[in-house]
Amino acid sequence: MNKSNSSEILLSIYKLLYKKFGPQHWWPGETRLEIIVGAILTQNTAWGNVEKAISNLKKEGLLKAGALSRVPKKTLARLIRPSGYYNIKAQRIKNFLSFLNRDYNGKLHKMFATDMHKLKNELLAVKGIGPETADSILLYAGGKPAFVVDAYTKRIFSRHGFLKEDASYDEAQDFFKMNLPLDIRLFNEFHALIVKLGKDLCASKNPLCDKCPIGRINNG
DNA sequence: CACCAGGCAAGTA
DNA sequence: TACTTGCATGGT
Repeated sequence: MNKSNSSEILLSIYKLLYKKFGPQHWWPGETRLEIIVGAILTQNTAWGNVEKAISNLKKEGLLKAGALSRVPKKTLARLIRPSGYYNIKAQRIKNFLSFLNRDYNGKLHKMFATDMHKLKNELLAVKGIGPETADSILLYAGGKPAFVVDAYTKRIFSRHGFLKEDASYDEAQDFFKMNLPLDIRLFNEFHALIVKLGKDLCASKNPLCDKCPIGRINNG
């Protein structure tokens, strides 16, 4: 499939999802730090569980870089318990704050002033931040044009023949980058709509859902 | 009861 | 490089 065809189809899919589901208002968080913490907490975890953890942190006044840097890891782990993997995630949040404090004097606005690709490599060097979490931070906390790929994205777009089943993160991301305009709003909404579609209709054991709106476009 | 959820790192060969 | 395993709660 050539680029212009893929580009037209991708945009058609986006428009259809937007018409069907409407704006998703991502990221569901009020501050950049809350978005970053949420991005770590939601790793392989249902968002509802993350909300409970975030709520606990808010109650304790811990969604500030200074407070979060000082709270004992053990206390942090107890508060984020509902989100699962709480020991490892507490360490990951601590790792991010150590990086922020060490390289940017604890200032998110300084961190996000860095070139996007340079910053992505820096984030990937933080233990516990992988490609999806890094891109989520860049796009949803930083407003940078990073297209986020997640398990739903690979599942849905490989089932419809756009990606190999075993496509790597970068291969999947390249497909979207090559076939979409570099538009932050579009990247934001498209990823959110893919997750919405995945939650509503594309359970992992639902190989080809006859209700999938993408099927109508891709198969005529 | 089994399976899944907006991943990632570390170990093995 | 390509697999495998541990991490863990809460909903369906």
